[in-house]
Amino acid sequence: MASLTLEDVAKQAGVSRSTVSRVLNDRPNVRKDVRERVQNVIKSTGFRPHAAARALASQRSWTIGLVLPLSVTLFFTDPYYSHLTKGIAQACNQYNYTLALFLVGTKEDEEKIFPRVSRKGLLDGVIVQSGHHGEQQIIGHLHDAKMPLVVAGRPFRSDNVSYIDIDNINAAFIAVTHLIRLGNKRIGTIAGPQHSTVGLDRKAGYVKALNERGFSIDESLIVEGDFTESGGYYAMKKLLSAKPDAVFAASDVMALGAMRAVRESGLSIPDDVAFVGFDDLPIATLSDVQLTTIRQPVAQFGAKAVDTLIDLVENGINPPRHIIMETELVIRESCGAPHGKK
Amino acid sequence: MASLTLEDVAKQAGVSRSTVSRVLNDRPNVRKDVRERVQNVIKSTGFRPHAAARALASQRSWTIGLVLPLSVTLFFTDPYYSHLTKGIAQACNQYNYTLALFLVGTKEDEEKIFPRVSRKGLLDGVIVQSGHHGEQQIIGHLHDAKMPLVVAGRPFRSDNVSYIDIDNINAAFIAVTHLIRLGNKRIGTIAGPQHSTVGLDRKAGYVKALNERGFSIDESLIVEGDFTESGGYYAMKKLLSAKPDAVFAASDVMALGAMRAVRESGLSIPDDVAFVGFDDLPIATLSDVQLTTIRQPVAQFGAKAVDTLIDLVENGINPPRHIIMETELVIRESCGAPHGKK
DNA sequence: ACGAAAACTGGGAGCGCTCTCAACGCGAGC
DNA sequence: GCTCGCGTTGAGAGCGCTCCCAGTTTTCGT
Repeated sequence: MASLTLEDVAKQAGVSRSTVSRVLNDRPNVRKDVRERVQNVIKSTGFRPHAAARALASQRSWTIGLVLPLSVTLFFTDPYYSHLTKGIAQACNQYNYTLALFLVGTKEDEEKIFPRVSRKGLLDGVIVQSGHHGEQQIIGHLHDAKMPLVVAGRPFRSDNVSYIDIDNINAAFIAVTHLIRLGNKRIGTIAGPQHSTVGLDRKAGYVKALNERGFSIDESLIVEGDFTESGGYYAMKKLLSAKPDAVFAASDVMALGAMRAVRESGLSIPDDVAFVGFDDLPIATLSDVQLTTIRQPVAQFGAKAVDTLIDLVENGINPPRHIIMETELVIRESCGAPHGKK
Repeated sequence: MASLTLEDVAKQAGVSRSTVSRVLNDRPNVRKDVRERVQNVIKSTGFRPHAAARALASQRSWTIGLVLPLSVTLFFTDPYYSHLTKGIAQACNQYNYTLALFLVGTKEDEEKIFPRVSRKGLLDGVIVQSGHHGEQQIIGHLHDAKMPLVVAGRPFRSDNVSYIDIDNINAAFIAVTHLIRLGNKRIGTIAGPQHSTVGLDRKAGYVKALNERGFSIDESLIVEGDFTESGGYYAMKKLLSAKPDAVFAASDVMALGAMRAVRESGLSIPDDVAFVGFDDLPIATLSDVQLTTIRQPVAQFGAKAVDTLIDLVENGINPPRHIIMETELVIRESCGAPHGKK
């Protein structure tokens, strides 16, 4: 298979390389009949340009990278990542970009991955999930290399960097305010890790809601989880001794774990303890008591990240784009609001 | 950034392009002191060869593709895929390969993805997850394009194709035999989709175990699920009317759904209905009643797939490799065996 | 019908590597 | 001391595409 080249196609169509290239890339200035003739040859031969050759000549690889943390358990237990990945993958597909996946687990992974993502000729741009340990470092790398970059989730140092996020503070505020309105007096929270902006912001929203309604902040009602199911479970065990009548969990997965702990202790949901989660992943509806939660548009979020990245690739990385997406409170059973079908 | 090239490095080190290339690729026939001199320049300049240029010249992209089905819900709900992906990604990283991810959802996705994976100059090889709808077609494509290919999970037509799998029949056989030994008389199964070899094989193992122990096959005790939690749930609702005293579910996720249905109906696990699942994903231990299940080595499975693929890339695709990995019965609470801590 | 402008087409020069091959020492063997 | 052979090095020719530019054809106004 002396693999077909542009040249061969050109010969068959009786035109030059350049013309075939123009047809291939949908460029103007090709006579209609010539274009069609070339297209026919392309179709009949099944010709597809050599990706590496094109990348070398055009200095565009049509590939974007996705860097995801894999902090031991997170990638497994939190379906959030699957959903995000799916949204990004589908968007890439739509734009005919290839998606390169980089899962960063160990320190050694980092060492191998970091140089690779900034390597010339491999990636046109990169999406980095914020909130993991080496975040700062990789963002710096990428920035130095002038590699177009979109961070999914606001990073710690967000100047000069494009990111896409939801308004975590406000969303959490709404969730907690909802619990207050329902008459709960001792509202606890299972917060996310406080080394991530998500964790910080959602807790800030919780605090803000309580303050605004004149509640004082009781530190014993705040427990930090790690976004895993068992993290939620153990956090709730701790929280239980503070006797909360409602809990705002910073993720659905943690909410599920927490609800398991509550059930085990013999209390009922939502009567004894009301719950609001965060994410609205499909699992939110699978539990015995369906979860009231904040819906964030995970798939669109991914698509928008790709959109933005491609924009950066094509139009330069300045000025940095900051995009905030909308969220929504979805009321189900676990909060005890009249809406619940129970 | 007039991006550094091989030529520049060569000049700085006072040698030729060729010599730098040799050093870069760890090839022999370079004098020790020269090699060191070049390595120093490489290190101090931070030079990294242009990926596309290298791919074009060497006809090797150092990238492999992973094609995953995304049949609506599956990729979300079944953590199996996350684990597999993780195993594959880490193996790629180890070998300094880049992983390109292709998530196939809709028919349109297929149309965009199928030509892309067989495209010259993009991928050195491909791993395809078996069991999805367009499986046959893409395997055919790839085979015609002589693209090195490893199928994860035995495909329907397995001649001429390398694949890696576990012995599903035997594993299911062991699971069901375990339930028989525990004294259960009416053992049902929630089978996987019968259009996939996994679904078929695990059911075959179930049938084989019953036959071997002199049980007759009661069709009302066999219900087909779709590997989702809710699929398991509804399958169990159906199965309940056949009054099984034990159930072998073809996946952990389905087992979880089924157990939810059993609990809802007021029966207890394992006393009224015993359970054995399949996969041994972390979720197996998260339920109130920990799941007895078949452990399959998902991460190693992925690593082995990458291993095999690279072997095919380097040593030719013939003869096709067929690799079967070991599984293990993990006894926990849900089967009611004395081992359970309940 | 004629010239200028616009539209189209082809050739050539890369893009930054790898790889073959010829040339060049240099020590060993006779 | 001379040749042979081996390890080492560099030059050159691509890999298959894009893109610029110059040349050619077509179009259009007058």
